[in-house]
Amino acid sequence: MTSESTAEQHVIFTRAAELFFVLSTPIRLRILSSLCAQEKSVSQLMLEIDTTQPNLSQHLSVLFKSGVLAKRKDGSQVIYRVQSEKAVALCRSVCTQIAIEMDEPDATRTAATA
Amino acid sequence: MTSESTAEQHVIFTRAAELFFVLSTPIRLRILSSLCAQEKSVSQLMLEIDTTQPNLSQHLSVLFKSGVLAKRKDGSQVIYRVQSEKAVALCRSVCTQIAIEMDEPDATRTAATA
DNA sequence: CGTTAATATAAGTAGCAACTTATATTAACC
DNA sequence: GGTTAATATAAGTTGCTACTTATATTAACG
Repeated sequence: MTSESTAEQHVIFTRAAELFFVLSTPIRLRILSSLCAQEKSVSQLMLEIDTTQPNLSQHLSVLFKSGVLAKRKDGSQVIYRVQSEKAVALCRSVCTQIAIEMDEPDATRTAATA
Repeated sequence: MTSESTAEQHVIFTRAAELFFVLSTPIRLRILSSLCAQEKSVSQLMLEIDTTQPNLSQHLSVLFKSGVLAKRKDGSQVIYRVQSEKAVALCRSVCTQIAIEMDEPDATRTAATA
């Protein structure tokens, strides 16, 4: 977030936007949150994430292609795990902040006096 | 990013996803970056952001409604400014990280040895 | 007041993203 | 090897998002 305007900046903003986009759906945040605790197979994730198997696979694919998740094969299963701890840290800080704001009784007053 | 699964978590993930969505386009990141330096009117922004006036206004509206930007009227002009320093910090850290990774000659090796 | 400037909103279009249903792939198991 | 389980991909649909063009609103200025 510097204020200079260069060609490199254009690339950086594009890449940053891509990462933000990957994190811009609740279901993908839920997947990421679940995999924070431990790596899991697709069928294990199916027990927690309320959607169809193909839809889950598609979201996992998005997270994998962006580098947020990694995967390995174990027999007929595919085990996904967190690859980008930075993305996790990002989500964690945002979610923590939102939780704090939700606990505040009057958010508007707080914003006005901040 | 805790691993518990509650109704509150659902709300948190939804809100977090909304914020990430707002930041998920390069043009909105450019606007935010420009306003980091100083508050600006729509026409001032038009000089830097390469798009049409209505499109700029629409993006400003998205950023305003999500609480990332604030605005005030000054005569016939509307001056926008950063409202959520947290959102700025978020973008800044992501962009800084991306810039660092772009400077690394071999990102794959770095990822493998990290 | 009529005109111009600054900004917002409306309306229309194209492309994409999320989801569903159906099918393909790959591995385990009998 | 045929069948079942686990996962991925394909294909189709729907809705939303970004953009454009056109128009409305509001303020300055003569």
